[in-house]
Amino acid sequence: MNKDIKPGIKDLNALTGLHFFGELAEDTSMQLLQSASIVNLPARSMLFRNGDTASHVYCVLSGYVRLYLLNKDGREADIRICGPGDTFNECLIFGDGICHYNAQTAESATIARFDMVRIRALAEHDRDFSRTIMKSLSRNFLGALDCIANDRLQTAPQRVAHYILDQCPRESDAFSLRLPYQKSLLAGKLGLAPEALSRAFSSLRAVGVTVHGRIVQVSDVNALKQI
Amino acid sequence: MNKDIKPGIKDLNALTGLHFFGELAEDTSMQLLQSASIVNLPARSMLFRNGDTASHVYCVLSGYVRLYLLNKDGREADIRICGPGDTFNECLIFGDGICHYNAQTAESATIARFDMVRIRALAEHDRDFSRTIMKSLSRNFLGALDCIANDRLQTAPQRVAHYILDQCPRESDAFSLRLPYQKSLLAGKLGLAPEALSRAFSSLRAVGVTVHGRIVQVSDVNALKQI
DNA sequence: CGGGTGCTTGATACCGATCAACCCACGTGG
DNA sequence: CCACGTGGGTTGATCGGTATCAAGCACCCG
Repeated sequence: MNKDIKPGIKDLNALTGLHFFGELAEDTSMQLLQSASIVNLPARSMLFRNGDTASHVYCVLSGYVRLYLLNKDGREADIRICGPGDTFNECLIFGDGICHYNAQTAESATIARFDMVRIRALAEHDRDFSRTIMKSLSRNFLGALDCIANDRLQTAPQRVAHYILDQCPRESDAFSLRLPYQKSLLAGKLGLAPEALSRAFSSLRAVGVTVHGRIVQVSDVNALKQI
Repeated sequence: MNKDIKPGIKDLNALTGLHFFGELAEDTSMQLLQSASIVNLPARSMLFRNGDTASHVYCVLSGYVRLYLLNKDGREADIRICGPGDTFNECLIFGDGICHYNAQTAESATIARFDMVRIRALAEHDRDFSRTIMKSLSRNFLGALDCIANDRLQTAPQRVAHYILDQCPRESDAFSLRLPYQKSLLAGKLGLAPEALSRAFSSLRAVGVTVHGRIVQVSDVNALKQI
């Protein structure tokens, strides 16, 4: 556990396919790779905590990472779930360098870490790389705004419907999907208690959504859109 | 109304004091200025709507701008309130170029608009400027994450207490402040109905918060922190 | 079989949205 | 000077949605 190794061939392929590597010049890619290490983490390991000095930018290669905050009573709220291909902590490259949230693996995960100091230097000097960072920040920012609006405008069944429809292949009116992680994690992502998610699913049965374990079947996409 | 003019001396001072101008080289500043125009807008004017092609990056010089979204029933949710010195739409410089929210002045406002096409070119080529953009994006992103966590973890009185304490001068245990805008706008910013804000204020009377119009007096900062 | 975990279901409580009435400050016009 | 309207804010009553607590269920694995 906590194997901290230089990338192997398999990881290299995963890494260079990331958005984070965008369209970079050969030597930039190499510098980026040299600042990277790959870690395999068991479920529920902490990557860092609120208040820590930010030492790395992270990319998820497999598994999921929960970014969350606590209130003084110790209740947790997930602010983002990062899956394969997602990047986090880019917002600290040019921020105050302090982590403003906690990060924990949801299940066992493989994660690429990029040394913050080197990343900063690279971002300062490489135009392509800083464009990549800006794109990533922009996407994440818009995602966060969307999340706020969803929280404020939508009920639990609507949030779930929205989530399901996001995964819907274009132009189909019936499909099925497999949830990529536990329902309790999905509940957190949607800002719900697990019980509320469960109830939301069962209320969606009325519009043709059936759930068996992680498999969700949708029989009428249009009906779902009306929720 | 809708005076669309090149910046005058007074505006120049306001502009170059902005974060957005960060620490830029002389000629970069000049290029930025040349892409700018200043508009004076009456209250409740739309700057753009969800789905529009993003034509500008904006800086608020005076007044306030509401960024908000609608659900299908027409209910509105504010996702951000921008005041003097705040910038918005930087997230569209390297995004898909489509506005993902509506923008409306809350009261009469003076706003600097920067032509998106020119900004893009500048961001591509100027390191200092792209660093400024990254800082701004990072700050806004962290603000959005904070907003999500607050929505999910805090009750109405807690949110209001949090807002008040944000304005508290360091190391004081009693102070007063003037709300910068209408309470209904503050309610929207905090994700509350106006009635809920009103009730939150009155519930905070118990910990020494008194409100007269826009003036809020806090007699015991520590008590407020316990909420 | 026993025990754990993740999920569902039920009962209840609480919070905040909503609707309606009212208040107050202000401005307008007779 | 007063009648009136208007807009922002407060207050009260009610409703709905979700959290919370508790119990039960399904499945997996030793």
